[in-house]
Amino acid sequence: MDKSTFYEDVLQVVAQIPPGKITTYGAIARYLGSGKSSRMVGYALHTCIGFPDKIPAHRVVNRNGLLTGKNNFADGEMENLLQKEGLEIENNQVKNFKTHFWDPNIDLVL
DNA sequence: TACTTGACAAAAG
DNA sequence: CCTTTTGCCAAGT
Repeated sequence: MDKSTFYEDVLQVVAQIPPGKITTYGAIARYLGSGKSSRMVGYALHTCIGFPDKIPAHRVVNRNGLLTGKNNFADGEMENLLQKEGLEIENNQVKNFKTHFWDPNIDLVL
């Protein structure tokens, strides 16, 4: 689709995140060619809330592996989903975050 | 219609 | 090592 804006692309990428994996806002932003638009990534997900069936935003965390947006999800849903996918969460942070990290730049080809 | 806020990141001090 | 500043753009007030 032409006219795809940054946040539209973000949703597309997030929707392609494989289960059991997580990525960061910066990785997505970089994949789209704007490493400084990381804020828009989170904002895109914020607007995308309401249809999580297409946008597994729980698989997107900040650079520290911290569940920054967990407050925006249902209470404890984010951690629950991540744990369900085989990830380990502690103190609102993904353990072995680097191990389960998925970079769109690697799996996808721009 | 204009200003402020916001799921972040990376660089500089 | 930790704190502060800048970039980005859309949506809410």
